[in-house]
Amino acid sequence: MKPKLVVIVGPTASGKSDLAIAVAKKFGGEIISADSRQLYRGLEIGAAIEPGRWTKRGAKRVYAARGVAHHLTAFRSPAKPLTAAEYKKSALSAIGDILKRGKLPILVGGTGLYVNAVVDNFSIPEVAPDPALRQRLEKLSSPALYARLQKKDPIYAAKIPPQNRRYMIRALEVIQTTGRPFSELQKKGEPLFTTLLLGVERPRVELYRRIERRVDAMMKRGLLQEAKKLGRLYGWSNQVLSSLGHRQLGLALQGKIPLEEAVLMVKRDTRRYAKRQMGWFRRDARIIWLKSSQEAEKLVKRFLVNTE
RNA sequence: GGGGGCUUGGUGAAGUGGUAUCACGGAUCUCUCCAAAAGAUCAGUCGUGGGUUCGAUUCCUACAGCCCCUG
Repeated sequence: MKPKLVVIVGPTASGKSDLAIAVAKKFGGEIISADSRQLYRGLEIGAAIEPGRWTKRGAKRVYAARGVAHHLTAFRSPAKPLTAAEYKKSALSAIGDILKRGKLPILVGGTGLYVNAVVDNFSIPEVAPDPALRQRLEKLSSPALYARLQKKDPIYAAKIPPQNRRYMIRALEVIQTTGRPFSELQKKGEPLFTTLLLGVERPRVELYRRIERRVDAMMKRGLLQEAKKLGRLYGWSNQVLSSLGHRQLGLALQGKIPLEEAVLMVKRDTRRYAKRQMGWFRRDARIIWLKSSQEAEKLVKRFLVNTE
């Protein structure tokens, strides 16, 4: 039987972390982040990283928060953004490590692509982003890009709207490097784990209220200072600084918009993000949506006992 | 009492004699290396009634509501 993996997903500010920590404590688990922003150091406030500290376990350094080990959390410099492929590799190795020690791996996060990359074992084309090529393609008009894509990979071209430059450019990048159609390379591997997928759900209005409150709390904790520091260290064009909170406050810090407006934008954009996340997760029929953490514990217990 | 103006999706605005545009908001959706990203779709009987017209949201008219000026 395949190793077991518990996955907890849900929109931002839904309370995933609390649930994950409760489950981890109860079942001897360790958490792996599937959140594209919590990976980075220096975004503690804005990315709502669980406050914790680094400790040593043998030769390794481990981030522990509320008594639970967290992997892929606050470990990477924003100067070196992780690609999705790298994320998958790191996550798999963290999960392997946890399993080896006889603990329960719990994958937690709101970045759907990352969750699926691990759960569905995506074999992501090994083509690193090529900034020079992207820049060149960026100069072409959308119809020109689309025409080129239609010629080289009609199957993928038919799947995406001709306005989506981002997707077209990535596809062309992969095609150019590998010499094969992009659509052919988007393969799923055999799943590596037996997974229990849990979703944290909240009524829309409640979620929005939580988002507002959380943003206000972040401001009180010094989100502005955090953003300022990040801007100084990495420059505003840094990819990681496109994060919710830092991006908008960055505009204010650069004098482009008033601070109050920036804060409203953070709230607005976070709401929009939460909606997108819900859309992403809703289409996955395997996810069991739960109303309470007791329900989660019951489900995990049953999942762990089940040996077939 | 007299004069003038306004009335377009939830909000704020644009616009045209041939069923309407934008921003914000809302709903739905796509997603295999920028993903807290990128992108798609849906929603208005253009205040109400009448008239002119092949055809009116657009012109005329009455009414209603709101606003401004004036006595």
